[in-house]
Formats: sequence, structure tokens, C-alpha cells
Amino acid sequence: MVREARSGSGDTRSRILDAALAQFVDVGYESTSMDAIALAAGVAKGTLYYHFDSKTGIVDAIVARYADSIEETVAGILADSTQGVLERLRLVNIELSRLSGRTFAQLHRMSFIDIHKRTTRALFAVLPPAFARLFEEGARQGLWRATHPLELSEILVAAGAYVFDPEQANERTRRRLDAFVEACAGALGIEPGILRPAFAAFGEP
Amino acid sequence: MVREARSGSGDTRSRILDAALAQFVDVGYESTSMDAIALAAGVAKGTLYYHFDSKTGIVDAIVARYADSIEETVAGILADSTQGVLERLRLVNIELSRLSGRTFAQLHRMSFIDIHKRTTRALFAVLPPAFARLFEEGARQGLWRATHPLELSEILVAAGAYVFDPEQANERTRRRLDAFVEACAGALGIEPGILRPAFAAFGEP
Amino acid sequence: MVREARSGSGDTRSRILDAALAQFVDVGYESTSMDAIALAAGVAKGTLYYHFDSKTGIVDAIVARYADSIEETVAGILADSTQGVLERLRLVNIELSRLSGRTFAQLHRMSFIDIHKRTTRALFAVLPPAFARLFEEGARQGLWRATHPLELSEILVAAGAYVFDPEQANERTRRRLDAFVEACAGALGIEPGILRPAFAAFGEP
Amino acid sequence: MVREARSGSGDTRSRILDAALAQFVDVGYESTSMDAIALAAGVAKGTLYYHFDSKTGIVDAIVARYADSIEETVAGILADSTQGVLERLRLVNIELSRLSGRTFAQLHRMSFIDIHKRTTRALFAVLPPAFARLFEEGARQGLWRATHPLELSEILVAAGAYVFDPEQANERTRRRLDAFVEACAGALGIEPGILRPAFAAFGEP
DNA sequence: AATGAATGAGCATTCATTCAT
DNA sequence: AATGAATGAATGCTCATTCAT
Repeated sequence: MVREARSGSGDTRSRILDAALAQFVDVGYESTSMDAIALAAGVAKGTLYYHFDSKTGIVDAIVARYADSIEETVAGILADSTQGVLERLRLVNIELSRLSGRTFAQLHRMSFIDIHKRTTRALFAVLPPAFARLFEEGARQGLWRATHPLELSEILVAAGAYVFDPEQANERTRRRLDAFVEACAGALGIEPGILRPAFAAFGEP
Repeated sequence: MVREARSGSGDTRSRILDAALAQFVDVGYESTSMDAIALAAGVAKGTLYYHFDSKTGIVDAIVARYADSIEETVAGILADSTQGVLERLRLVNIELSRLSGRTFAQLHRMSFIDIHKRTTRALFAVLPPAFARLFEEGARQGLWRATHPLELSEILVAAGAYVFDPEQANERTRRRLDAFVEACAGALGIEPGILRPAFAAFGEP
Repeated sequence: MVREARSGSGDTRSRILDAALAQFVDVGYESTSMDAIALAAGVAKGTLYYHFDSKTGIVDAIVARYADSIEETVAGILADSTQGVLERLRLVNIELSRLSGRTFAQLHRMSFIDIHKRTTRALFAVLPPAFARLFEEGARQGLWRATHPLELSEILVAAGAYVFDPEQANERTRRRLDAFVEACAGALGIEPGILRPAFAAFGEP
Repeated sequence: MVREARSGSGDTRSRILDAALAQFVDVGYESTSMDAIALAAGVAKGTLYYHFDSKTGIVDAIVARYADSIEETVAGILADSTQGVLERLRLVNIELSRLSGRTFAQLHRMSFIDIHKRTTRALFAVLPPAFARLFEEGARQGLWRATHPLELSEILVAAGAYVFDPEQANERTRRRLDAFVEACAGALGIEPGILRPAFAAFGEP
């Protein structure tokens, strides 16, 4: 049986989510009223409560969507063993640099510490293990030495979150990227030149 | 007779600040009412508004106090040229690790994004330049090579803020510290063993 | 079955307006709290803000109702050309004297200058032009001479607002009425006796 | 003994009164805080309470000053029997037209109904009796007929307060003045031309 | 699945007034 | 005569949530 495209439930739900996210980013979580969300979504206030338990429930759904998108993006690329380790690193970084300019920045800009913390948590739950697997694979192939692959990944994600934050971008962004690659290469015991192409994505505007 | 401690303005002001900080840390900024602050400070609510413009004004004063304390602490140690570069690095890290366990953690735990952002901003305004000077001094002494001292410092502060965040502490904290030192040493082109003692403070509970 | 009286919006709205007006007249605008209005109207405080933007918004609505009531009352009588000019003048004065004892007095007694000014403004926007048309019609019929009908009307309304203010009423009210009619008749160039019946309404308690 | 010009009590008192009046006129009574008055007067808040009982006490003093100034002005001129009745009427009107442009307008513009009412009351306590005496004197001299001198004066003051209100001034002000004089002359049973010069002051800008 | 009128607890802020100095 | 730190009651307004339809 074919599922007809109704203008029903799923539609309304995501319209609410989109409207809420837009408002949150614009004026912050605390300053966004349920009235404003309903208005922006073009539904009645009661409808919000038909689809979500509470204002927090809306945040939950937004964060979940966000976490899923990272997960899918990264996992898909990393699992593709037809590509070399450095190539996969490069592809993931291209993707992350894209997301960074969009979703990340949006969510982190939100003036609601909980969203900030929870998206950061989601990021740290997914990214370091993925990178660690890549570092280990590279070590097994003799590309580099990986003493503490998971912990190194954590550090790189933490540093990267700042280094590549679009809000922090300035004329020293490229130097930051260089320093970042130097530290990373240093930890892996290789020349920075080997790693540089894989992180080039973050150096472009 | 010299009048040393006035029971006047300064006293009340800082009593309010202390009470407010305690509440903010305990239950978060949004959930702390001006009533609660007044009660905890042992003053009338009006007194809050005699000394500060608004609830936000109290946050301003807290952040200012915090920024000053970092500034003083770090500047004092780094300026002391009677100590070697590595020794000063060690001393600063001891101090930062202390502050980290107290003030930093407190302020970052506050569920008010503005405090988080503004203390982070204060941290990034003060720390990287200070570390950069140290790296440069070390480079001049031939201790290491400093390609991008300021940018490296930025990355280390960003990574360090996460690595040494008491909230993130777990059984892998020591491995994280190792990875951190390896990356740092790698960027400076030296053996991790040289740097390890200077960062030991962060490995202790 | 036809649904005549909705227990919906309109009902609640005017119940709030009535309650607010009563309170304003009783204790003044400033001394009337939104809590008091809500209590008197038998609704929750939030309901006030569902129907009106602010406390001032309630005043707006009251003044608008008031202005409409004058307009309707006066316009209706004056347009009725089946009655003679003097007769219509008499009927309007009866009506105004009625309103004067009720709404006018209420609204002017409110200790909120804005209400006073705005109701006065409403009064002056409606009444002088209406009287002027009557004076002109009378002049065309040769009843009197109307040199400055609009300006004379303005003056009469200004004087009348005081002369017939129930708050100013005392044992000299009737003498005031006589003086008023003499001045009016004098300006029209006729005997006071011709005009007196038309203004008799204001002489009764 | 010569009274030295101290910068003492009387000075401070009137400086407070001036500052308060300026603020009241500017932003209204309710919106003027004691803090603002103290600041504008260049004294400490406590000083306000040394000189006046309360905020209302300041209003009392302002209104009293105002009433005194009318009293003095009008009484002085009217008592001067070396001048003819019409000439005294002219002189009083010149003076009132001056005050009208300044003090009256200021005080009436205040968004505090009490000031409005009390200054109006002061005006009505002083002016009508004074004018009535003039009308009676003129009647005794056979200049005109004065049926209800006091009541006529009341009406004229009420009308005049509006007719000559600077806030109501427009291109029809002169026509209003004409209508006013016609009504007044009509009530006195004389030609408008006789009275016109005495009221000319109100027709000038 | 959707509506929107109604709720009521909660909160920051204002401000006239007091009083020890 | 003057100060200014401290007071605390009072109040307009917000907003997530509910529920009958």
C-alpha cells in the first residue's frame, strides 16, 4: 500500500520544529515564547502541545534531529573502506566544515545553555570515537603512531570546535589551522605536510 | 586612628555579589530570583537596585571580578623573570588548575549562556597572549621551535578548557593529559617528556 | 437553534471594561491594579492581557466606547430634521445633561490626566461642529444671527463643561445657567427668553 | 542689620521647587522620581525630606507659589482705582495672557490630575470674584448691565481657559476671540466694539 | 488533528520614605 | 542643614500550560 503524501501530522510537526529553531537562533530560547513559535509555524498554540509535551520537548526534538544528522553524515563516510584513511579524513572534514557553517553555529549561538551543552555532548559522543577508529586504522597501516587515539580525538574535537568556529573567524584563521595541523601531526609523530590536505576544508571561507 | 574596614558600601556590594554567585551556581541564573539573592545576602531587595542597575548588572560585576582574578594571577607569575620558562609554565598551570576546580567550573556550570560566553571570552582574551609570550621566550632560548605561538596557545586553551574541565573528568583524564602533552610537544618539536612536568598539575585530582 | 449569546470573547472583554471603569472611577487610574481589575471582572489576570495589550490599552478601549456613545447620541438627534432647530437643541441638551451626570463626570473624575484629556478631546471633536450646524441652520431660518458659529460653539462647550459639571454644582447653579443663556443669546443677538427653554435641562438636579 | 546672602535654606528650598516643576512639566508627576528631583536640584535625596514632608508636599508648595502669583498680579491691578474699569480690564488681560503662555500652560500640561485640578481651583477661586467686582463697578458707572456678575465671570473664565489655551491655538484663534467678546458683550448688553480692545491681548501671538 | 480562550504563579523593577551620621 | 545607604511594599507584565470544543 502506498503512503499518500498527506499534509498531515509529519508536516505540521516539522514545520513547528523549523519555526522553533529559527526563533531560538534569532532571539534565544528564553526569549522565544510558545506564542511566537505557534505564530511562526502558522498553527494554533494548542497544536504545539498536541505534538510536543512541552517547550523542552521541542528542544529535545531539535537536538535529536541534529545528532542524527551528524551521526549519519560521519558514519556513512567513515564506513566506506574503498577510500584510504587520509581520503576519508578529508571527506569527513569537508562535511564537518559544511555543517559547522550552518547547524553547529546556529545551535551554539542559541542563548540557552542546555542546547549548547546537549549539542556539544552529542558532538562529543559521536565524533571522537569515529576519528579514533580512523587513527587506529592509520596506525595499523603504518601511516603514523597512535598512542592515545580516543583521547587525541577528544582534544582535536575540542580544539577544532573553537578553531573552526565561524564566529571566531578572523585574519588569523589560516595560522590557527596551521598550528592545529602541527599539533595533530606532532601527536601522531609525522610531518604536518602529510595531514595538511586532509584539513584544508577548514581553511576556506 | 585609621579607619580600615568601613561597614559601608563596599561591604554590602560584595556580600550581594557573593550571594548572587552562590545562587547562580546552585540553581542557575534564570532560576535565581532577585528575592532569593536579597535573602541570601541579608539585605532588602531594594538594596540590590541601589548597588546594581539590574539582574544583568550583577552578572556584569561577577564576570568583571572573575576576569580581574585571572588577569592578576597569570600576569603576576609570568612576569617573574627570575624563574625559568618551564618553571613559570608549571606555576601558571598549577594556578589555573586551582581556578579551574573553583571559579571556572562554577561560572561555566551556570545555566546562562551569557555568563558562559563572557567568561570564555575573558579567558581567551587573557590566556593565549600570555602563553604565547612564554612560548616565544622559550623559542628565543632554544628550548623549542615556535612557528605560530599565539595560534598554538589558542588551540591549547580551547583544548585545555575541555580536557581539564572537572565536569568531564573520568578514568581517562590522565590519558587525555598525555595526549594533550604529546600534541603540544609535537607542535613545539620537542619530546613530550620535557613538557610533562609543567602540566602535571592537571593530572591530579 | 440559533446561538445568540456567545459566552466567548465579546462577553469577557466588556466585563473587563466595565470592571476597569468602575475601579478607575472609584479609586483612580493609578491606584487601580491589574489584580483588582481581574478580581472585579471575575477573570484571571492573564485574561486581561489576552484581551488587551496593557493597562493603557484598557483605557484606550474605554475612551473609544465613550467617544462612540457621544457621537451616536448627538448625531442621531441633530440629524432628525422633522424637529425644529430649537427643539433639537433642547433634545440634545437633555441627552447631554444625562450623560453629564453619568459618563462625563465619571471619566473626568478619574485621576489620570490622559483620560481627562482624551475624553475632553473626544468631546471637543464631536460637539462644537454639531452645535455649529444647528446655529447655522437657525441663522438660515432667520431665528438669529450667527457670526462665528463654530467658534461660538467651542466657547459654549468649554463654558458648559464647567457650568454644568455636577462636581461644581451648588446653590448658584441656576444663576450660572442664566448667565450662560444670557451670554449665548447675546452672541446670537436675541432675547435670552427664546433660548432658555432649550437649556432648561441643565438647571434640573 | 543687613541680611547676608547666604546660600542657605531659602535658596535650597526654591532650587528644589524649580527642579521639581521642571521635571513635572517635562515628564509628568508620576514619572518624576524623588531621585530625579534631587539630582536636578543638585542636592541629596534626604534634603528633599528635610524641606518637604513628601512628594505631595512639593506639589503643595508649587501650587501655592502659583496661586500667590495670580493673586498678587490680579489684585494689584484691579485695586488701582486711578485707572478706568475698561483700562484695568485691559491691563489684567495683558497680565493673564502673559501668565497663560507660561505658568498656566506648564501646570495644566502636567500629567497629574491633582495639579490640574488644584491649579484650576486656585484660578477659579481668585479670578471670578475679581472680574465680578470689575463688572459691578462698571455697572454702577452705567457702562453696562450686570445681571449675574459672579456667574458671568465664572463662565468667562471657564471659556477663556479654553479659548486662550496656547495648546489650542490655531488659525481660528482670532475668530474664537471675536466670538468670546461677542458673547461677553451680549451678556453685558453692550456693543462688542466697546469690549474688544480690553481683550486684544489674547489675540496676539 | 487542531483550536484559542483562559489560567495563575512567578518575577524584575520602581520608588517614596526613613534614619544614623 | 544636609547626606546617601538601606528599605520593602507594591505592581505591571510574561508565558508555559490546560481544556472544552
